[in-house]
Amino acid sequence: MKRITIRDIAEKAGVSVSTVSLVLNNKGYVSSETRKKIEQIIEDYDYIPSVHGKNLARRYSNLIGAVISDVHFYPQEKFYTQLFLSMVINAQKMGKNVLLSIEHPENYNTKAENIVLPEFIRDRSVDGVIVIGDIPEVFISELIKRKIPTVLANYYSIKFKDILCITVDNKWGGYLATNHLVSLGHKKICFLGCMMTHPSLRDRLEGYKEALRDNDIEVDDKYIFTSTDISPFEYGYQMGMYFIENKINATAIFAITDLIAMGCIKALKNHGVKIPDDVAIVGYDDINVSAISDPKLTTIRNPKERVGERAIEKIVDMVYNENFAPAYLEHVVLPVELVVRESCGSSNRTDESANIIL
Amino acid sequence: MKRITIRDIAEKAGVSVSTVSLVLNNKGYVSSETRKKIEQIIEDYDYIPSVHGKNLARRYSNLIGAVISDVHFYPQEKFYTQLFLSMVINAQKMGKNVLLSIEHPENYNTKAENIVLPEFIRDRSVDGVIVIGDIPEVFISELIKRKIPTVLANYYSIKFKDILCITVDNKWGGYLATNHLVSLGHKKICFLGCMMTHPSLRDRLEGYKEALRDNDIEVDDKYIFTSTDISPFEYGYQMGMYFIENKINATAIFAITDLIAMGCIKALKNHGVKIPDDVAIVGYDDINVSAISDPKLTTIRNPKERVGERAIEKIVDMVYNENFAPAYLEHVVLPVELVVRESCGSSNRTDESANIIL
DNA sequence: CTGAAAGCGCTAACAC
DNA sequence: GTGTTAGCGCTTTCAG
Repeated sequence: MKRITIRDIAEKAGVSVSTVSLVLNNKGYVSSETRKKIEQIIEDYDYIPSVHGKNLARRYSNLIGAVISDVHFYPQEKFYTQLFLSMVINAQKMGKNVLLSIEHPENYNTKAENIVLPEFIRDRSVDGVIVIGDIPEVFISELIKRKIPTVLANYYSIKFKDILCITVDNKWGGYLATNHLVSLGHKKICFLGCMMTHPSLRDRLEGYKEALRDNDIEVDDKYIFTSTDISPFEYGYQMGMYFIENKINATAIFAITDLIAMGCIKALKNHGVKIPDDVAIVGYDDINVSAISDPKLTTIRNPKERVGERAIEKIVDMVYNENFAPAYLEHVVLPVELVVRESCGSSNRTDESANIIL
Repeated sequence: MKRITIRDIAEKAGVSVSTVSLVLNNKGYVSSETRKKIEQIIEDYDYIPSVHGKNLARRYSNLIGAVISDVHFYPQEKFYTQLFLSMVINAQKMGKNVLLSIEHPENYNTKAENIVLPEFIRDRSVDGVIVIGDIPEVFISELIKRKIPTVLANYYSIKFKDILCITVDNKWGGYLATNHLVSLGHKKICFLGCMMTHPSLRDRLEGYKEALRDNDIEVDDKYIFTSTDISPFEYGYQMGMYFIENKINATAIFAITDLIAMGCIKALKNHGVKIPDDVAIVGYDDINVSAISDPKLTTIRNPKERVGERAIEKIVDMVYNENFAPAYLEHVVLPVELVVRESCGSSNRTDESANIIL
């Protein structure tokens, strides 16, 4: 059984292929009479144009490539996973599809440019690519060199002035978190960081510092902790132990990640420290379990879904809209939000997302 | 700048297009001399054949479609997300890519067959599809009707005898969980179920019953609970309250889901019930937080990554291997595993995955 | 072993 | 408004 083609439809309708093509794509002028007839035949034969023929002729595929480093898929937080899913959902709305490639940057010789781009971008399967999160700069350079339309999601570097970035206002998040603690009367506030490789994390620290300064509190390095590369919960726990053993006399902690916060809380609770009565803790990211942990975590909500959405919108605009102006190569910074729950002992507002009866 | 094509390469090498095609695909016989020359030119010009031309000529695209119902993306457990990611990773290894479509089955008139298949399968963008999880049977029928190569991942119905399914041995899981409790001396064991729509869930109940029978314990309906459709943690909490208020005299609980177990534990703990001393609890799925909850949850590990892997392997075999025999249309049932942690008060073995110091 | 040529199914000038 | 035709870039007989 041979596949039915546009030529068959044209024949049955007694018109030419180009006319059929026109009605298929709602282009040009076709008398409503012949249009009707053609549409009828299309329906009768349940004809759906082959995407392969189309792709070849048009030289694009409606496919967007997403590229992400494998390290972002290890952690227990499903942050990047949800970011990706949000892209899929939004692409679907616009009739696009997204391919995912998981990279192993540790394989790259960062020195040379023997970067191998994912197959689907080398063979031009995709019309554009979204790079998600932290990835070696040589990788980006390669994309730029090959003139692949690219947007960066949740990553930013001043080195890439010619590339569109969608990020989240991490500095503001750090500020909000810290300021919240200050507003509750805290003055000795630990910054519990982790590996500070990702610019987002450094920004959070900046926000912390700025909030302290704005409140005339001295930024004291002895309250600032960063770390080795172990799993976040475990690290939080270890640091909690450290705080106790070394009798760090802080009254509040801003943990750079919810899981770190939760590990820390665990350690403190085990040693009789009451949260939030003895120590107040703010986390960051608003991961799912933060709403069901004990105590429920006050944290900063990171609009990951929105990042995915904007990234798709931008790449689609860039690739498929011929009026796209390079002036739009802006850096989009999305706002974050403070979610007040229980871990700081305040309830300025209830958290509508925590529809859980505890 | 025009794109460089196979024709250009042929010209530069002084051979015909078909010869270049042969070396590109490692087919037929080409003298190693001309092969060398052609390969050189290909390298010199950094030539990568266009996937669109290829697709049109071959009539396949190396794309696999994954279809999943939106309801599987709501829950806090990222079970299906990880299943999907495992597919992507394994597809990548085999040079395939996967497209994802999130369906809204509530839109279907289950009565009629006005099912609209995802765009990418209607226009034959994908060579085969994997249906993930629970989806209306009419949907599957439509795929079969259109002769789309299909495998079902984590879903099974005896109605689809001609379709390849990859599932997990849920009955065995239910059996293992229950049997573990029995082996610790429990005889009054609650089955804490939820909406029992998915066959996997019904199988878990079956396993529970069979384990009781095998141990000469009466299956008593008053210990079996199923429910309305609220979020799992909240539901677990409510049921925990219910157990307390109604003084259900069970000594152990098999919760059909980790989150339900955790909600239940929360309620019991709040009312002074000690876990596992007063009540032992087993969960199901081994979601991430189960290893860091308090107490750490004894549960059944669901090999979701393996399901994704097998599903990809099967669909690839089915679609691209011309020797694929219909006899291989088997139903693949993957084994599950009991993970003993703290919530049942036993430690037959330590859990290597919980590398967290608590 | 290599080349010529006929598609694969669709789009888009351009002509009528 | 509609038809003709020349590609898009590759694969695959079929000759030689």
